[in-house]
Amino acid sequence: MWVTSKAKTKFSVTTPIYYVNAKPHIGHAYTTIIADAVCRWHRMLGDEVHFLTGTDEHGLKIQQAADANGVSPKQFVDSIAPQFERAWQRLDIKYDDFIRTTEPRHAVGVRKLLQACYDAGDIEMDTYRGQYCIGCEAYYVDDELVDGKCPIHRTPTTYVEEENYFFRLSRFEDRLLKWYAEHPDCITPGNRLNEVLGFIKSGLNDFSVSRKTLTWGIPLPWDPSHVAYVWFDALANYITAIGYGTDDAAFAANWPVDFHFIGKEIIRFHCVYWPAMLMSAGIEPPKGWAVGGWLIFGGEKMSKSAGNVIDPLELVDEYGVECLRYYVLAEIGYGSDGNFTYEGMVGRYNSDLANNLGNLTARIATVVETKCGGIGTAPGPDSVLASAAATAVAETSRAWSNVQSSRALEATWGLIKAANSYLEQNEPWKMEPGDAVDRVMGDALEALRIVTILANPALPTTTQEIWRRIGLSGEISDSRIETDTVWGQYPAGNVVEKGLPLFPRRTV
RNA sequence: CGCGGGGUGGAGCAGUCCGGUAGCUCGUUGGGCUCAUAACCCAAAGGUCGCAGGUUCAAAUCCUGCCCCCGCCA
Repeated sequence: MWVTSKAKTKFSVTTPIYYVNAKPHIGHAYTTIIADAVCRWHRMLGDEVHFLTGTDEHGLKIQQAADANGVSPKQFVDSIAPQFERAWQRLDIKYDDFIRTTEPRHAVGVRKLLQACYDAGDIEMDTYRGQYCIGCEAYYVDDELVDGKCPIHRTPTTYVEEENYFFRLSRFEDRLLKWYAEHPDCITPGNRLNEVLGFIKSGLNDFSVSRKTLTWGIPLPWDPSHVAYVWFDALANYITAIGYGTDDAAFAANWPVDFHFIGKEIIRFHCVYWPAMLMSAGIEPPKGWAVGGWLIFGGEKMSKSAGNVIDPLELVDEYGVECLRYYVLAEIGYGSDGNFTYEGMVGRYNSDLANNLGNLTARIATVVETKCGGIGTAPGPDSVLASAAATAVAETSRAWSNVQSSRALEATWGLIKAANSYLEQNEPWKMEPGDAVDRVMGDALEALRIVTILANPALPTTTQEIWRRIGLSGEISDSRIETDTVWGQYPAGNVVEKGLPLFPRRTV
């Protein structure tokens, strides 16, 4: 079922780096939670995991926001960036590195990347003439304007004639198509590949990589009068964080990443611009991208302008971190848009966490207490639950490896349901203490042990608590899927503790 | 004819690539249990798989046309 090898498999993922012009919102949280859960799963596979996230801190909007607040850009970003780190701590995000684009290591790597592309002849000076929207930080051709105004902000644009450096993306069409033809499975879910190929085939335009009017950024190595514009600054974080430009050995050891986790709105930049930039610099493209959908709220994408932004930390305060983690992981098929509703979240919580996982834990503990003297008993070797467990392990594994969190949790919950059903059929609470009841409860405890391992990536804290209550020691996250989910390992003789309800039922 | 995604029982989804008795969760109804967080278990009702054609022994699944929704700016 698993490929076993002596050497540790490396597994590395990234999230987008988040722009620090506002505090973390639930969209950021969603992407970061699923990346975290996938990483936790891979750690339990025994992989050597590297999970990178961070913040994007340059650009005009930051400079403007700093000005508006009467502070320097650096002071401004220093006040916002820590909010992201704190948010991820509260959401139990276990990242290995957090990069800020204002760090020296980043600037070094960005300049190296720019220089490499420049030396390759793929960055050239050109003159841009056209309409510019300050809000978008983007140029528009006349066709794109609506009534002469920015199609997004509906504000007047400014005519600009500016010398910029351009990346010759147009030269990479064939190379990109060839690369994608050789890597047909690199985008998850697979149907997103069509979108990327369609975009490439429609013809690629060169894009501007510098700004002369901006000072809050990284100066170009060959022309310090320009600073790097967003793509060569932000996207580069994925390599500068792991040593590009500062630690060649570390970079060689950790690149390419397995997955860039991204939202569907930035697929073009990540799947077209980014691999072309890397190719130009002589760097291998990433192994894959995991493209997520959006959390929709009341039928609309959450956005600041729509005024429907949900603060993930407020949800954590109100409902608990595991309620939020479980909800987004279980409810949304990765790649699709998901509708966020409070009713849906509380419904998931009550049915899956309170009624199933929490209640199963409670009823097992009670029966062990009354029928087994509060001491855990050993499972039988041929329980019907053993095959249910094997199925759950196999299906959960397959789903996590495909970044299908909702399917993974559904498969794991299948074992919980099997355990509940098993208890009904055997009615250990009606039995006299003895071998028969010991066997039934041993089976139930063993099923619960395996469930906690499988559910750990989604529910790191509660699964650890269940682990402890059923008398197991150590960190559950140190378990290994391959060996520790094999049926029959729950040891007899440990004290089983009932404790308070793990997930008290809630109303909206 | 710009590109792409989607339309499956009351709700949310899987299945569509590689055609073969329509599956899951929630909800509803009936029964059981009373160990458990009024939780749990069993069973039932409920779908002409957007519409219309076509291919086939057989189509949610392949082909053609049409309708509707959504995205292609972080």
